[in-house]
Amino acid sequence: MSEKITIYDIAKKLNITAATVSRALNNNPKIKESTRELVLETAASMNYKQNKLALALKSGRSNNIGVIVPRIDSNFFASVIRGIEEELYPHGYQVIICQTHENPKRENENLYTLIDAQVDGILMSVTAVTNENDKAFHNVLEKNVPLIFFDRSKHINGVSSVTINDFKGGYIATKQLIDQGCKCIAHLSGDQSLEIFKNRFLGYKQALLDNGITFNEKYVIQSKSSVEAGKNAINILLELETPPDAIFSSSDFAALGAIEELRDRNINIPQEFCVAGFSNEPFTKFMELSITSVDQSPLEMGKMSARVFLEQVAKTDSIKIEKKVVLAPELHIRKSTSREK
Amino acid sequence: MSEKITIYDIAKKLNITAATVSRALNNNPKIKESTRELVLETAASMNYKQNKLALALKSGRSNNIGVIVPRIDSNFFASVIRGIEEELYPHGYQVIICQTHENPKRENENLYTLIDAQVDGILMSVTAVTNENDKAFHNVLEKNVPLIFFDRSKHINGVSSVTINDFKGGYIATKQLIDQGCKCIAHLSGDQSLEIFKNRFLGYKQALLDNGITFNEKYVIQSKSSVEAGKNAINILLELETPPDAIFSSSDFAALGAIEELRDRNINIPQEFCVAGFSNEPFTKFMELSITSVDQSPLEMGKMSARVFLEQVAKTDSIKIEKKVVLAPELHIRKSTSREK
DNA sequence: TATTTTCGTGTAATCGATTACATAACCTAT
DNA sequence: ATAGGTTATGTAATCGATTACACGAAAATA
Repeated sequence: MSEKITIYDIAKKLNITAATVSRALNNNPKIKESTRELVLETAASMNYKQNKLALALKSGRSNNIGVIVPRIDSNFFASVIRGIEEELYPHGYQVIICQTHENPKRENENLYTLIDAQVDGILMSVTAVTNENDKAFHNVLEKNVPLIFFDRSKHINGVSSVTINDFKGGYIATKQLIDQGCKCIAHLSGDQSLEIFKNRFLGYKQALLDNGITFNEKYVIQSKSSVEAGKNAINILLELETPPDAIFSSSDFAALGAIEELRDRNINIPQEFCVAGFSNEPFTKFMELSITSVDQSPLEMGKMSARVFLEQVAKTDSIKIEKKVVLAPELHIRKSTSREK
Repeated sequence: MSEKITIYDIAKKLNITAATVSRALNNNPKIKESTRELVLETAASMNYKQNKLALALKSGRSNNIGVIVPRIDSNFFASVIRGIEEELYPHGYQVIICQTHENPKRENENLYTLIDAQVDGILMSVTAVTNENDKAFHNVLEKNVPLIFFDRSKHINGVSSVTINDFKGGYIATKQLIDQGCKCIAHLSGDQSLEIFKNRFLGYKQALLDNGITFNEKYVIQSKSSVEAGKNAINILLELETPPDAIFSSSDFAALGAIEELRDRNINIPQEFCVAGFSNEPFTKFMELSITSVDQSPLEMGKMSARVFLEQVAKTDSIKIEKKVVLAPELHIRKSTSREK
C-alpha cells in the first residue's frame, strides 16, 4: 500500500517549508528558478500527487459538474451526456450523473444532493411540470452555481438554456406530411406542460394553418413516449368518423407503435398512411420501413451546453448572463413518409 | 447570495464549541439529550448543510465512484450505468462517468484522473488489449481502491468482476441456428484479445462440435461492431466456394449489416439464411424482421457490479476477496432465425 | 555609508469537520 | 470526607493545500 506524499513530505526532504513547495508547484513568479526546479524534480521523484480534496475544500470548487436527466438509457440523453463529457474533459471537469425517472421528488433530491456535493455547475433537462421544485432551483442560483437547461427547459431568471427549435421541428415534419399529399394529419403529443411538447404541437398547428388545412382537435392525442401508447393512439384515431391519413408523433417510440398497429391492420405505409417521429432514435434508421424523424443533434446539444457552462464560469464578474441557444432541428426523411410520385 | 453556515456558526450562537455541535449532529451518545436537541433545532433553523468536501478531506473518502466505459451512448453501457446509479444512489454515492473511446491511452488517463479525484471505487469495462495499462491498474489496487470489472474483464489478482457467460451465449445462439437446420454456420467475431469475444467464439465452436458440424476457419470473419463491417463480412462469405447459410454475429450492428446486404441480394431470411446477433440492442426487437439476439441483462449487470463494490467497502478487514460473478445469457429468439416447420 | 527596494522564503491562518485527550462537575461508595 | 467513577464538554491537532503578511538578506539608490 503506497503511502500518500504531501507537500510537507517534499518540504521536509528539502529543508524548506510547505508554502515554498506549494508556490513552486504553482509556478509562483516569486520563487527562485533553482528552487522551483529542485521542487519539481523532487515532487516527480517522490511521485507526488496533489490532493484534489484539500484543494477543493480550500477553493470551494470541486471540479465536478452535475448532470440531471430523466434517464440515462435513452439514446438521446446518453448522446447529450457524451457531448458534455467530451467537451468538459479537457478542462479537468468530471461529470456526475443523476437520474430523475420523471419523478419531481427525485429531481428535487438530485438538486440538493449535487449542491451538497459542491458541484461547480448543474446541467439538466427538467423533469417536472410542477413548480414545487422552484425553491430548489433558486437555491442553486443563490449559491451562485451556474445552472443550464438543455432540451427540456423552464423559464427561470438567470438560467441559460440550450434547446432545439421544437416549433420548427414540428413544422417541418408536418410540412413533409402535407407535401406527400396527406390531408388529415393527426398528432401524438407529449405532456403539454413541457415546453418542448407544446412547441412541437404549435409547430404542427402552424404548418396546417399555413397550408390551408383546418385544425381538428380530435386528431390530437396526448400519449406517453412508448410503443404501447402509439398503438393505443392509433386505435382511437381509426375509430373516428374521418380517420386521419398521417401522423406526426412527438416521440419515435409512439410512432413505432403506430406503425406496428397499422401494419397489423394491413394499412399500407406510406401509400395509405404516413408517419413521422421525433428524436431520430437509432432504430428509426435501421428499420426496413425506416421512419422519418426530426433529429435534435444531441451530441452538439451536449457540447454546446458544456460551452455555455464554461463561458459562465470564465466570467469573473458576477453579472449573470442569461444565454439562450436554440439549435436547428433537421428532418431526416425516410420511407415512412416517402410516397412514390 | 446565501452565506454558508458551518458548525462554528452554530457553536457561536449557542455558546458551545464546534466539537459539541459536531458530536450532537453525529448522534454521539456522550452528548446530553437536551444539548443534542438544541443543536439539531438550531442547525435546522439556520439551514445548516454539512460541507462534504471538508468531510471528504478529513475522512479520505469522497463518496464518489468512477465508472469507465468505452462510450456511454450505446444502449448496453448506458443501461449498465443506469443499474449502477440506481443501486448506489440510496447509499449516498455519486457516479462519475468517463469514456475511453476504445483508446488505451484514454483508459490510462481516466484511471489516474479518478484516483486523483479520490474516488472510493472504480467500476469499469476494459478497453485495452495491451498490458501497457497494467501499471495504472496496479496503482489503483495499491491505493486500496476497490476495482471491479464488468462485461469486459481482465485477469488481475484482487479484482472482482461481473460478466455474463459469453461461452454459453455463443453456444445457445449457435445451437438455435443448428436447430433451424442450418449446416454451414459462419461467425462474425470481435477482437479476439478481449475475453468476451474469444469466449463467444469458443461457444460457437463447441456448439458445432457437439452437433457433428465440422469447424471451418474460413467461416470466421473478424469484424468491428458496425453495420458496415457486417456488410463487408457477408460479401466475403458469399464469395466462398461453399457459402454459409447462417451467421452468428458477436455484434448486433454487424448482424444488421449482414441482414441489409442479404436483403439487397434478395436472399430470403430466415428461409434461406438465418442470422443471430449479440447484445439485444433495442433495434433488434423493433425491426420488422426482428433479429434473434443474446441478452446480457445490462441493468442487472450494473446493479450486481454496484453490489459487489458495496460488499467490498463493507469489509473492514483489508483481506481482498476476489469475487467473480457470472450472469446467465438469455437468447431472445426472433424472426431472423425462426423458420417455419 | 546610509537608506530604500527588491527578492525569496518563512510564519501562521484558513477552508470545515472530526476526534483523541484533557478537564470540570457531579455522583457514589467506603 | 476522600478516593474513584461518570458524564458532558472543551482544547487542540488533524486532513493537505493555499496565501496574506512578515522578515531577513541582498541589491539598488542616494
